[in-house]
Amino acid sequence: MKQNLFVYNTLTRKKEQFEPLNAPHVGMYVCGPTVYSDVHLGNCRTYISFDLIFRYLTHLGYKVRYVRNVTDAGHLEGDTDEGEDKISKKAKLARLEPMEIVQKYTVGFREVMKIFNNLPPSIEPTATGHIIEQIELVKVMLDNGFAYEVDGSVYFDVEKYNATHDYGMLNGRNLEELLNNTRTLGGQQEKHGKLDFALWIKAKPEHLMKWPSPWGVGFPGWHLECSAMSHKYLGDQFDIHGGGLDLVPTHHTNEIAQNVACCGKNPAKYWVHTNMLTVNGQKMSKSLGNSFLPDELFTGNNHILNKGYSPMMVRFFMLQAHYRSTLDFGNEAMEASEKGFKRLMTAFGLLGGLKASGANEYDVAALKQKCYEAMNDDFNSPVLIAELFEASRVINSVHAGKLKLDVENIELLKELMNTFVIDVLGLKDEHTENEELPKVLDFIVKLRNEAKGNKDYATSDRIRDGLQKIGFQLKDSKEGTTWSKV
RNA sequence: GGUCGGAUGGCCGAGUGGCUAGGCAGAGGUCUGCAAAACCUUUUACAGCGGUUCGAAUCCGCUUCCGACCUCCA
Repeated sequence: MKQNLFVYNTLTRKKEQFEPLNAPHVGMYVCGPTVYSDVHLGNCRTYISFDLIFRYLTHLGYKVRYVRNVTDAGHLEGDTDEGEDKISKKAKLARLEPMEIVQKYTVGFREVMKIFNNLPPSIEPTATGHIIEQIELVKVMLDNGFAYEVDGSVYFDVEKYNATHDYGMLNGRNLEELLNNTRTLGGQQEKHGKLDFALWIKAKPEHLMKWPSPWGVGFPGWHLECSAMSHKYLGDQFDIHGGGLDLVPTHHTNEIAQNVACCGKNPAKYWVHTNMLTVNGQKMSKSLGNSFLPDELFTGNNHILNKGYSPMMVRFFMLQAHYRSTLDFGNEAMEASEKGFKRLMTAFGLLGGLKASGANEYDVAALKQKCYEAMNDDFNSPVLIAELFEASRVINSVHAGKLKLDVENIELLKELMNTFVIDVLGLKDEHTENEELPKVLDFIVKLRNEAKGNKDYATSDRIRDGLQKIGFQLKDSKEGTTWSKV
């Protein structure tokens, strides 16, 4: 399906028409999690955003290879050689093998992704599985003269690189600005320039995760794995490179420099960045202590939360904001969103029972077109959702007999809802009743209607109120009584 | 301090020059034995000040406030 898709590119700070390098194939690389602790909700937002993008591109018919790495090699805590590897530190404290830590949080991360109904990426490469590739890249950078070795460590020479390339192309800053604003940190004696960053770091004897290299035993620098793995699986140049907005100034800037230094090419055509999830206006992050874990959200077991929210509801809440806007987390907003989500899914559930009529009073095709226009405008899920609420209104009206749709339009409406609610937004109905439950409820409803028929309202209300308490709501209408889970 | 981004009605959140965003909440109505749900109608906006324009939430300038990055961070 040919669509006029526009994508905001951080490189140009503009929305650009999406034209894959090798259509119908699309290569997308997204910076994944560092698996030294539980993934928090802010991280989840980024992966839900890219899942939306992955799903939409796939829906449009592109053959997407979606690569999302798992950073399991551990990064330094500070910009110093004294910094301790995060994974090693945790391992020592817990007296576990580093890879045990990695395994635990990798498994946890994948579980959370599944709970949020994120599709698995095509490839999830690990940093430790690509040490050789990373070493190879360092060799190339040394050969090309953009890197230098000092006592078993290798650094990238930013000023030399910038003499022939634009180091600040992604964050829009020139080198002078960057040099003037870099704080003086300890442990930089080995570096030739203030902005130089490590490609390979000499390991101290107590360091747990380390590998042999041409420069001695050490471990890869913080930005190298993404260059190595994106290059290995997607080539010199691919279509989309994504990640959180906070990766722009350092991680992605350095990544571009590495790839250019190796292959002479900016690795990605479109750089896509998702904005932060905030709590009371502040970025959610581990270090600020305002982050919370998915499980706390589901159970409501957190001092910020009034109650728990279901995973699909949270996903819906996040998709109600555009991925490039900050999204502030709050109970009131969540509760409002929850009601909206139920409204949407209730309408979705009515689709199967809609009765076609000879006449047709609504142009579903036009609404469908609006849905595509929303998504084509830089994956504007909030506008798409607004259109889906319009679709819900249509469904409810037809259900109530107040609006007529012919067979063709009803089919179109079903297709529209299935496409956008299920396939593109990745939402699903969470009701998990067993097979007998509907039968039991139908039987109770039948008993109640008998009481109602006898004008025994005391009994019929008792049944209705009782079911309400258990969590089932009865709705009377001319066509009969329906029930739904609250 | 430097760079970048933001400020929309009670809450959240779209929208980049004229055309209803949407959800939740509030008000009125239809339906109903009563409810609920649904449907219809409806109130409350574009941080402040100036400028450009026939016309600005939208463009420009200034002010105030907030945030992000500059140090690992999605």
